[in-house]
Amino acid sequence: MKTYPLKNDHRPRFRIPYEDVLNTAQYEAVTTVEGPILVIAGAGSGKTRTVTYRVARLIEAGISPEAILLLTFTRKASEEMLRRASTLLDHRCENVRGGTFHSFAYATLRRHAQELGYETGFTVLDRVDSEDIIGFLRGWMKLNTKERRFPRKRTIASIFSKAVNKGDTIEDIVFDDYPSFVQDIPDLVKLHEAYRMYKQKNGLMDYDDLLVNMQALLEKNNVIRTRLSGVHQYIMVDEYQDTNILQADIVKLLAETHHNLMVVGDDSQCIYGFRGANFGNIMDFPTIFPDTKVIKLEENYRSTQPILDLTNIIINRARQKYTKVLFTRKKSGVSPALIVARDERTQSRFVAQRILELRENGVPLGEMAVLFRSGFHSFDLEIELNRANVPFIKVGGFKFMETAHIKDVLAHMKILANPKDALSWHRVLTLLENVGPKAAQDISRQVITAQKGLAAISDVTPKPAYAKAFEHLKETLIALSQNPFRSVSDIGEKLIDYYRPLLERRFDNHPKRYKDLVQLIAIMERYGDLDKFLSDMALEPPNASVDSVMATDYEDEQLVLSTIHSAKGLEWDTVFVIWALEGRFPAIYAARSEEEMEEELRLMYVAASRAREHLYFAYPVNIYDRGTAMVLSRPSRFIDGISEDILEPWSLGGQEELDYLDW
DNA sequence: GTCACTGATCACATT
DNA sequence: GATCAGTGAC
Repeated sequence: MKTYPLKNDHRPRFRIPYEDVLNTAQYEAVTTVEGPILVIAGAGSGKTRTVTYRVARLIEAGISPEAILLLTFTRKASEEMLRRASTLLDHRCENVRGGTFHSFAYATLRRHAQELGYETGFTVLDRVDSEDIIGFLRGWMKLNTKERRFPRKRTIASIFSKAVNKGDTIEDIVFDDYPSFVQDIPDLVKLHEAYRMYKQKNGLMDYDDLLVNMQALLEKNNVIRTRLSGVHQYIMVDEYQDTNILQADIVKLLAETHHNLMVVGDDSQCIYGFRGANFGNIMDFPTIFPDTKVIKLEENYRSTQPILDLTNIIINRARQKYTKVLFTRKKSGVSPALIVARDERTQSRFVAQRILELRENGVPLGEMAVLFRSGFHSFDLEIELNRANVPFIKVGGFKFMETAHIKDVLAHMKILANPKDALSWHRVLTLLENVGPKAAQDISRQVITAQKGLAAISDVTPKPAYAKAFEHLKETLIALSQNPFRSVSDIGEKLIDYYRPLLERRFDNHPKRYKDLVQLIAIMERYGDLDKFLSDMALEPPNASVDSVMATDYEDEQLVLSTIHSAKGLEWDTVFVIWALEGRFPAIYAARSEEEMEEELRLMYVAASRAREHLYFAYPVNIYDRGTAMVLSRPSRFIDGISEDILEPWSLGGQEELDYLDW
């Protein structure tokens, strides 16, 4: 018998049946391995699915997981995608490099701090930290002692950040967005320079610096750029419509040597313009990479036809026309509803009652969400839900990590990690009775210039007025620094014991705040390393608000309350959009420019398109707006005047009788 | 000079 | 809730 030599089949064999589980466009995106790809992915079109399958596909095709870089908007998003990819294929997917631009920049810059003039590494400032520094500098420069009010530190921080993220000058930003401070431009420019110097001198970077320095490093240093580009051979970027110029540039530089870059986004869901996001990035992508393959995902798998009919109307109210038309095969469904409530209480009562009814009808609590424009819009509803015993988690709005009592505890930990941290010293010292800004600065300067770490605290001779309190602080810190084997949570517990009396003196509502500290310990328990804990808390803090940080741990069914910004990329069976009131949503500020108003519209589109089956818009009437001295009673312009067979008006019966029961 | 306290004023969204 | 200017006490 003759043996015929069959050649080895070098084509990879794929375990996952991509053809069967993906539509044509998705398949195209998933199986294109090389070259630049732009995926325009409409709401609910299976974007996450596409990215997930592509990760699996690349690895199945033999690409090393370490060569893949997945940049997403939140850490949760990349974790989720990689987890799903692992389920599809195998654990190799866990080795893919995933995270936010900021965390990627942080990790990279840590290794190259010297090239940037940061001699011994750096610490990341969160928003509150950078505001505090700006506050000090403003005081030292005597800018707040004029007759006219100088902008608040918070406003100043916004101006600085916008300038960086939009690539504009301070002057441009003030003229466009803060016209009332035009006279202060020279001082703001000086302050900005002082802020820059201060960060440089003290080894600090704020969020914006991470991007700026990353971009600068890649652009200026050919060796590093080429090496990083070589390491990250396959790059994927999610939510590309919400990247700013710096981020787009970072991606471009990283992909320089290979152009294996897939960006995914939806121009009609760009909602971070205030942060410099520019959906022009999507439009320009094919120009920057001329051989780009453009793929559009237009089949919506999420929403029913009645919901899609409405979201299409909303997005078509934009002046800017967008690039795609969505369709769905889920033809049947109930119409979205529009509910007018006579006041905020009634709106809350409606939502709570309807949620309980839907749960009775079999919709799990975890499949329902209430969305709103601004964090505080849910306060009244939270009270109502507590009363009705509906468990919920709130996402967005005020951050757990940014509350004063949490920052106080973290400041003590930061001192242990880095005794040169002047900002934390200041915070820790001014907590002591009879220690104010002046004494705090004298002490922290003495400790830091001594150059002998925490030990220098023993050389300080405190004034009698605060000697006792200071001794206590000293003993606590030294005791903790002498045992390097303590766990993060152990350190945390000891510090909270120390801090508790100070907390009680500082805050009237200390019992509530103390509970937060107990929750903080639970978070610490997930960490073995103090530095890692601290950098995570700055870079990727839990997104849930104060009361619900821990709630995520037990996975019981919970209603989700969320700002629309934080609801990006998510979906639920049932969505309530509350405060759909002209003057609140769109917010009054948006009337300033057409661009901002367009962004508000896209935000409404994002909110509405989160829903699969049930969608409700509610708004209260007769709301007095202090800023404008107007009474708000109209529905949001984005959903006003839509025919009743698309958006069905509901009127609430029995409002009068019920009303007095609660008051 | 320094610190603690008070009451008016302001507050959109986030890494 | 946090900020900030103004006030009085030491």
